[in-house]
Amino acid sequence: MSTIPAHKRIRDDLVAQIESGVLGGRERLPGEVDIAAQYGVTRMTVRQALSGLVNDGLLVRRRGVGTFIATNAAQRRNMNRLVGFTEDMRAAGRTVETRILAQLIVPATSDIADALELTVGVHVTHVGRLRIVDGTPVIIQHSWVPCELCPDLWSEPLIDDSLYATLRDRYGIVLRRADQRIAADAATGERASLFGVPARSPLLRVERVALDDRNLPVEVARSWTRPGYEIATHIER
Amino acid sequence: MSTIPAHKRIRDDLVAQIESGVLGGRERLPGEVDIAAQYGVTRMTVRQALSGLVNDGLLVRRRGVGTFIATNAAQRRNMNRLVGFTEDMRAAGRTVETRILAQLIVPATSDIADALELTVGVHVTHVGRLRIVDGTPVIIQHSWVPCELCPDLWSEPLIDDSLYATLRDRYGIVLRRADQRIAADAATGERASLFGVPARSPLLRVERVALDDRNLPVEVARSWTRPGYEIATHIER
DNA sequence: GAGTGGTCTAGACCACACG
DNA sequence: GTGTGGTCTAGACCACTCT
Repeated sequence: MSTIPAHKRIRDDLVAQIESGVLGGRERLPGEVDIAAQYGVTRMTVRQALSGLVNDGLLVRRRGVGTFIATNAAQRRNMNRLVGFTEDMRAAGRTVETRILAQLIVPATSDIADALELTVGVHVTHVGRLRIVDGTPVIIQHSWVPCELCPDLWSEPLIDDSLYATLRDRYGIVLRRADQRIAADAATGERASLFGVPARSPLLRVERVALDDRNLPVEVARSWTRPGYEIATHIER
Repeated sequence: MSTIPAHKRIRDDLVAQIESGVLGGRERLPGEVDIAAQYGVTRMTVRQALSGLVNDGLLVRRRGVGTFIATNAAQRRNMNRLVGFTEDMRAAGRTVETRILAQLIVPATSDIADALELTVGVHVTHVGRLRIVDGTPVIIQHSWVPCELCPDLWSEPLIDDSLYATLRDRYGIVLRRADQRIAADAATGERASLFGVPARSPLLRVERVALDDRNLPVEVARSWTRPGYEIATHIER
């Protein structure tokens, strides 16, 4: 039985209240001393909890005034958080269908091996998916994960169509950090036809390396997003 | 006379050492207690400094092991930091030329007014620039700033071609946060010819609202980046 | 066992915004 | 002046990694 740190509990409570709409708009939170009293902790612990949310763009602090829910905080859920596509869309109330494009073991190419800190040719599981939101194909996702970490990933269906849920629930792997590179690509014929858009349409390409809590690289992902869809980010300080 | 907080000094020292190459690779930092002793502060203060850098993706912490410089930390300088294009490129040793496309006062359109929390038609200064790095046109940047904040911006040359340097040094405005939306666009004829690429080439479009330290919106920016260039981001937790 | 980072306490003083 | 967040101290105990 592991104990959940107090600051994490406070943070999760606030996120839940923001996502459920209990807190919204530009509402003011109680002062840090009040929250501290409410949870029976020190102000420093409260600040630790709030800082994470400020960093994610969910809260805004103003010295001498107070701490406020950021405008559109509920819609910014995904901004700087490492959340799988499924969880994110479902939380937003969307219907997500998934078409599996690939699910098999392949030898790591040099770029994949490089990102995962493996040697070329080591076995990795390749999962390719087309995600369809409310009937519209929105994103093509290809992921590569070392077979060593998830031996049966290639042969068993994903839990809830979600790779991240599968890694977490079946293999105990929790992702903590990711580095991403974002660029614009012209749609190849194949990708254009998956999306049902003209060839050479502009697509967002995201390449991601995700690491677990021991900073071991777990997943390399490469995705293309349908024209018209956006990525939101938040920069603090 | 303003005093610089200790954690900021520690952070800036480390950033300088990383950027100058004194610290690099996956080098280990001294332990938190050692750094604390070195600066004559508490461990909590050191942790405050380090946390910011971990969040920016420059450092990696491993419990029971130590704190390390992230791989490619020097190249990730810009990842999650609110830095102007000029500063960023110059720090990377690139030559930046700037062609001014527009510098004038215009009435705020509804989308600009919305983002800046003004009423439609209020005067804003529009600055449009084409940035040329090592001879290649790389980014088209359009910014809108309320005239109230910077009355002479339209008529005076920018300091060092940098809008952010001008806002800081001439008007005392320091940017603290930004929300960005990233998408892929097909190049219009005009933008294609500025870049010297075929029409309908895929471009990265970034729309940004930047806020100052009092959380007042200062700048709306809309930029397009030449095909082949990327944006890097880091997600923590 | 020794050393590291993760969490937390119980205070303190300061800078700032607002009435 | 009052209340807010910003910074900081001087400890403490814990979980984890490595040897």
